[in-house]
Amino acid sequence: MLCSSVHSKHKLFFHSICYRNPTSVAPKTYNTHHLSLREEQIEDRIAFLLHKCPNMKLLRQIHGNLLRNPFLSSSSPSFKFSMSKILCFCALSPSGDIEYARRLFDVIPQPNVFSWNSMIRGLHLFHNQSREPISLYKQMVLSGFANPNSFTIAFVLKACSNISAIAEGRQLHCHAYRYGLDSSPFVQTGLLNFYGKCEEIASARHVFDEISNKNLFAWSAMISGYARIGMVNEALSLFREMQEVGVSPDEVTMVSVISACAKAGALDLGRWVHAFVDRQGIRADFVLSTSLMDMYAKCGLIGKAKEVFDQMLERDTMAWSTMIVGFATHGLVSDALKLFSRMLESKVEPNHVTFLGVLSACSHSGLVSDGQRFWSTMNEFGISPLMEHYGCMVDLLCRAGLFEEAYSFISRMPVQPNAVIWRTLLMGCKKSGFHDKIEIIARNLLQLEPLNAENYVLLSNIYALNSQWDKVSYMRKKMKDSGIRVLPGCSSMEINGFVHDFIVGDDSHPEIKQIRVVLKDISRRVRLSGHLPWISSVLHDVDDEEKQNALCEHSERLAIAFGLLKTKAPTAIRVVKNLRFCSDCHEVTKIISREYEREIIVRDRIRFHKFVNGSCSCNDFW
DNA sequence: CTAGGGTTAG
Repeated sequence: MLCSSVHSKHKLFFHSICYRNPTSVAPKTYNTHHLSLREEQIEDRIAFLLHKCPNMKLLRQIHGNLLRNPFLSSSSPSFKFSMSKILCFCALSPSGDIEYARRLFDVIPQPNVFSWNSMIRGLHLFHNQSREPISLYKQMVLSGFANPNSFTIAFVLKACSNISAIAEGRQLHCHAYRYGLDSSPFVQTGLLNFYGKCEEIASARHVFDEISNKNLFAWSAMISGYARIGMVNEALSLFREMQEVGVSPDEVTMVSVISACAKAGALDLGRWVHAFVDRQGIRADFVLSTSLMDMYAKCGLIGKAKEVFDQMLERDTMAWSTMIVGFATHGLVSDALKLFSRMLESKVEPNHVTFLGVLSACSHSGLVSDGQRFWSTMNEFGISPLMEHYGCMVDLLCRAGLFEEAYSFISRMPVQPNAVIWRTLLMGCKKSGFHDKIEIIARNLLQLEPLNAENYVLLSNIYALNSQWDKVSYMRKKMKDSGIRVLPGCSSMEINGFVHDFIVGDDSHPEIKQIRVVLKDISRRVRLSGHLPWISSVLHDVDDEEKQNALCEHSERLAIAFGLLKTKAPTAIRVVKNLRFCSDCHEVTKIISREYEREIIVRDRIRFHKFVNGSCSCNDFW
């Protein structure tokens, strides 16, 4: 009884599809040919057809023929086999149809694990930012007919990673134990990757430590988890450990290791890793080459990045974009723009990141009209501007001192500006002196981001510049009352394969005593050179002497002092900072480069600053 | 039917 009603449900379903897609009615030849197939021939025939020429049109025909086949009962194994094959194709093939799969799935009375899995994975493949795979999994568990297996858990975990569904992922972790699947390597990697993507590094490490036979995938996933959140030392020591236990890294592992070096600005390590890749004969594909370029660019060796780029035999959009963005952060606008023209000549489609590179290159160099020209060509490439592109344009105009234009640009934006845009505009105010729009901008900014300390610091600095002391103290009070803490400045520097972190005012570094001696020497020589500290860079409510001390303990100063202590000329001192360069430190660093005859390269949150003999590559335009 | 990787405003 049940079977025949299911069969008729199938038939109804098929007719509704035919009705919706009249072109899909099977041609006569297929009909007659297939209607005569006997049950024992069906499975081979289906497998053959799906292997030979899979497309939805053919699939609908096969499906229809199966339903009309008088020799085939819907309860027969062949019928079920064929249906699951069809479901599999619709749900998983790029030329499939997930909606068709869903309706097919809905009429299967008691889908087996295989069908649930196909459907879950299919939903993820077709809608990779949706919760649908997770809801279907819940349905599966509730239905109680089929227990999830290692495939199921792995597929759902992947869906959770993509949308950072932390609670659901944790629950899956429990389910893995409940169903005894926690020892499956696929489940383990799935969990590792899930926790890594959600930046729950302690949980990831816990899973990792529990794995008794760690394979290449487990090592790679753990390294990538550390690399993602910038825990370079951990990523690199894991990379060493993995080799010690005899697991050979492949190109995927190397990409994570390289991107960890890129994040940390760890040039020596990055170079070593590059040599390792060459030595081991690891294949440099698009992704590996791009990560190498990015690493060199982020470590300050833009020429070396270009070398890797030139050696690539073929380049995709990301490779071109990475190189263009690299030139942009180094302030090499003409190189960036030339490369962009070459990219277009090579018929590689630019994407929104490419344009971010092009626009930010223009803005770093004050090329207003070029920037505007590129901005207007974006839609010719079918790229509609994102908030980031609007941000670039506001920055372009502000840096060039065109504050009014920037303000009117914002008022013409079709979307509401975000906090970054208002803050960029505010920094434009700071540069061009007091402006009657400050109050409006401040209100918009603080409404969008009332808890970001950076905003209060910026505003109070602007008010201080204009000697509006009542407003300065109001900003400080507001911050204090809301309990908002400033994100501490942090600078890092690599010495002998270890990345040292310095946090503003932090004295936990083991060599802090020697560092302070160097800092004192710096202060003395800087003072002798006639530099007066610009004390409004310091927010704290303290007297001038303390303000000067506070400036001297900015994280970049600690790192530079450490560099002077640990390295000798002509080695360049390379520092990576998490915030923007403080103006006073920028001046002081110029003086250090002259007085100590050292090349100092600082990557701040925005771009590179290369200090040589008293001047900086940014030409103070930042 | 399974897993790990690249560019992104200020």
